[in-house]
Amino acid sequence: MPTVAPIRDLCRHLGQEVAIRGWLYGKRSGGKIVFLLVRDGTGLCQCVVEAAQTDLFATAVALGQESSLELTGLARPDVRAPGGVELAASSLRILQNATDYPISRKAHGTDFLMEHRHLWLRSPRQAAILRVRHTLIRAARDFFDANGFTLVDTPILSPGAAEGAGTLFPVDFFGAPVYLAQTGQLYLEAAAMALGRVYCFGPTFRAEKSKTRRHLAEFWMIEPEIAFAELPELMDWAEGLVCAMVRAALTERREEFTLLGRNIAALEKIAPPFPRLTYAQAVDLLRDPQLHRQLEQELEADRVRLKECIAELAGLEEQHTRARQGWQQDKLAQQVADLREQIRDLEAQVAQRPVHIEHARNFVWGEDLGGDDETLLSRQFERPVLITEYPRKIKAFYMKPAPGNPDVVLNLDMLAPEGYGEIIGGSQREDDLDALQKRMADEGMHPAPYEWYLDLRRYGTVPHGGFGLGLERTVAWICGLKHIRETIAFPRLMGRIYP
RNA sequence: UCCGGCGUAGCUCAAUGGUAGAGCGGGUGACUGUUAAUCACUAGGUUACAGGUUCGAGCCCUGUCGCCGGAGCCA
Repeated sequence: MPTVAPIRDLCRHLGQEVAIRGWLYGKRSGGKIVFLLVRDGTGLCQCVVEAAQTDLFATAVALGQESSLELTGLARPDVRAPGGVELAASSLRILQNATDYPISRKAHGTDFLMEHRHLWLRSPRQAAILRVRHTLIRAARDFFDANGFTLVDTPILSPGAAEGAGTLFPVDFFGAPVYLAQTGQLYLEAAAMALGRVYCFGPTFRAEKSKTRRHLAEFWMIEPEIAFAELPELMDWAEGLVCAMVRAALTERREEFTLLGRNIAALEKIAPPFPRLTYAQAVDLLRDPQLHRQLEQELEADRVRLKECIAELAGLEEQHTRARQGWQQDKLAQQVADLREQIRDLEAQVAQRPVHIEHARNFVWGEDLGGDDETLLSRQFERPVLITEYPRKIKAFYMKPAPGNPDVVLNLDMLAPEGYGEIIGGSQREDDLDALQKRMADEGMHPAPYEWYLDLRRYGTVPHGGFGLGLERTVAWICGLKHIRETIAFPRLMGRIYP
């Protein structure tokens, strides 16, 4: 019985008889030869069967895409094989001959792929994203582990809202109305008073009716909470965490980035120190005429690019109608579709940009930074940018006002570069009992459900704070994805719960 | 919730208001080293649904449903 080898390790078995177990990814055949492309989750292997192997050949030719099988043969180097190693098959055990697999190795629309998400995961691109995600999670856990953090799991069912209740999913809890948690933060604060440095990592739920490429109804958040930490230290932790995650992905997931077409050079620039701005500085930047001039130039550049794209599209469409061979036609059709999407995006940008510029020009202190403002700001830097000290009025009750300027709070947001938006939000917490009670009263909050939270300020209160990192947005940014739905195996989006 | 776009074969898309088409995938056959193989033949349709305008509607109008991404909100 030959040993079963993962395809990734086949190069260590050259000249040996080995078995591989997997699924038929693709098949090509000549008259007297058939190539089976087998995937097993570790890699892709070309297996060769020749017509002289009568029975084996007949079986191999009849296999459908995604058939499950165990193939035994001689591992040998061959420059013509993808990966440089192929298997000269000697025996084949079919677990199931699958027929009519719905996802072909051709272009598909997003709706169709989302409807078949359970199968879409098998495609190389989706599997690569899941591997990057895995590495990022592991890197984050290693980072906390190496820095003396304790993992504390916080409850998913929560009695009320830390922020607006309109954004929470209601659940019936033995007849009582409770909600799916949108953060573990308040509980983490309690844990931090017990353990010093803690973090939680789990699913979190937002009932916001957001249908955009940046939003999920259910997403995973990594939240550290640190006793005795004040705002500058929190920024260091946020910066350190993100750098550790990027670094791990760069060392372990080169192949995946190549497959995804990710610009690795942009990722290699992610190193400390990240630019740090206060909200007030960000507002000044938004209102800076120099920024507006730069944006106008970018707008011009986009207009030029748009024209180029439209010209290119005309050429491609011409080629498409003239294409003789089927696969060329298909490929060109795909290119045309991609280009059209690019043109749509560009047109939207060109149309929106003057509005953004006007909005930025007229930005008034006290407004929240909108998605467009964030995009403008993050585009100014090649690294993630930290923005701190937002107006108190637009932020949550638990955030501590800045000493000497009670109009702003000691919060931090991190914006990812390349227009990916906010990946981290956090703050130093209000640790003074009286101040917290007053703020809660101002917000019209009932203190009773929060007595336990107030206790943390009654018994040995210390300065502390933390933040939440949105895993999926981070994965999207690091993988260079257009849409957050590809960053999680089974995305929960507004209006979609299947599969 | 609001704004915009889309809905044609299993998939990706064509089709001035005038006979619903192509490529891929499926099926059959040919081909001994393919790289999304290629070539020939072939089956495949209530044009999302319901009304309306018209001699005639996939196309125009109204409504419904579904999907997409943007705003608000947020990670």
